[in-house]
Amino acid sequence: MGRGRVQLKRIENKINRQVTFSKRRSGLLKKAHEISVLCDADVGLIVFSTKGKLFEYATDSCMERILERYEQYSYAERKLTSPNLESPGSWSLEYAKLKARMEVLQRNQRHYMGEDLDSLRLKELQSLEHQLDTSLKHIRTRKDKALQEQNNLLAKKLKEKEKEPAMNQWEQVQNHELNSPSFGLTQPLSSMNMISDIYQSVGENTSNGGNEATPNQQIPSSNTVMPQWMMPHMDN
Amino acid sequence: MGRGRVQLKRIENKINRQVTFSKRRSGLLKKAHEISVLCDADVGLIVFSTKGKLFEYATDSCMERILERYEQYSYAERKLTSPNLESPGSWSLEYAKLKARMEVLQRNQRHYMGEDLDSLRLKELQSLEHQLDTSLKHIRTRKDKALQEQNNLLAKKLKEKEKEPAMNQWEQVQNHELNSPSFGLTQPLSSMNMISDIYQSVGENTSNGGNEATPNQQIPSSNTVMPQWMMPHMDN
DNA sequence: CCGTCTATATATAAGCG
DNA sequence: TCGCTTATATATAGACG
Repeated sequence: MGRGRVQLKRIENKINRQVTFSKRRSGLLKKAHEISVLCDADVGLIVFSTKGKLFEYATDSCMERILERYEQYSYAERKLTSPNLESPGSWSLEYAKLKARMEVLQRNQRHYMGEDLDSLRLKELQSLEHQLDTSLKHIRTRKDKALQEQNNLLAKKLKEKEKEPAMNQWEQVQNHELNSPSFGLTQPLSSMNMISDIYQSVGENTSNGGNEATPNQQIPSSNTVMPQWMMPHMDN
Repeated sequence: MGRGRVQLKRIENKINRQVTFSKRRSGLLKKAHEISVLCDADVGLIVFSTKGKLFEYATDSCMERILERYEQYSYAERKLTSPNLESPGSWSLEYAKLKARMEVLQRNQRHYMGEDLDSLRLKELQSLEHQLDTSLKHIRTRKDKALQEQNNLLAKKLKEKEKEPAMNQWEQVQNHELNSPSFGLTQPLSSMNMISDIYQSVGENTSNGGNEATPNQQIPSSNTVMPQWMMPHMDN
């Protein structure tokens, strides 16, 4: 953008690189802010210059919120760094980090339990609602499946029992042991009424455009060319 | 950029907002990638759509590394939180305990997100379902309350604005000015918020200001209209 | 939702003080 | 480094399939 075209490769001239960095950085921050406002998106942007200086932008000036939210997605799966390092100083740092993440998780958990909601903003409440709604669907589906299996199993047992009513209990057990997974755990028929619950969740919003399969978009690294998925089109 | 100028305010039309989001998002990711390559910078970009979907870009596809680095900046500031235990051996013990609790929490979190359900038994599923159902009720109640409050606030603001239509743009902004709760790292990002957006309209479209109210305010850095956060940085 | 096209608005590479 | 100007390269709003 400017007098000359530019190759997507590291700018060798140190001066130019610094100048370009400065200009593009502000452009990037500006655009981050714009999309945040225009599209009501939550944005977090972190930039380290070559020299290691930090620049950042975050919607509502609160990077913490963004990062917490981000970690929810990767369910804070970030590697629990093994502290097998000997450097004594690193222990307190590692401990502090872990503790901080712990607190984040605890807070999240309270939120998932519908507690401590006053600390959340509207957007976060909506997001939480949506998340739980989705979770609940998964859970009900899973429960449905579990119940169905058990249902079938019990029906089968009942059927066989009717065939040979003369058998005593011990014999029956022995006969069925091959088929029953984990004998002691089978639930009585009473739990079957739960099935109806599954069908109660009818009018819930499922607003996803069928594209929800990917939880996040992974960017492949590339030192020269723009990944194609990122390029709308490269004609003109 | 395009057929018409655009005001820096939330796009009300849902369709347009979504389309713009999609376009700008790829633009933003592209630029993040470009500055990363051209200027040899480390970039981490996180974007949540209104609906809560996550998009991200990270130099070398490793957000983790970026966040790690970011946190070093943060935690360097508040390392004081750690327990003041002196015995060297106790550190590893404390760390292990914390880690164990952490893992429990992580597993719970996954369950709350409707993941990893295979490890749950029927009773646990039912319990989880019940818990989430209850949570959802609380959350929806809280959300409704928040919405109501916001409505009231906006109505009040609108009313006040109608009372004093004489003020010019800057005076209004300055009147609303508060100290931004600068997040306290290298860059004291002043915040920018919805309210200021109302006044940023260049004087064309006077569409309704269906906007949210956030306490912090944009700080005019000079006689330019450029927000402070994007002003050139004076560094070494 | 995704891709295309076109007119315009913006971003920015270079050059200069 | 810093600002400012200018010529161009890009990004993208709006419309359509």
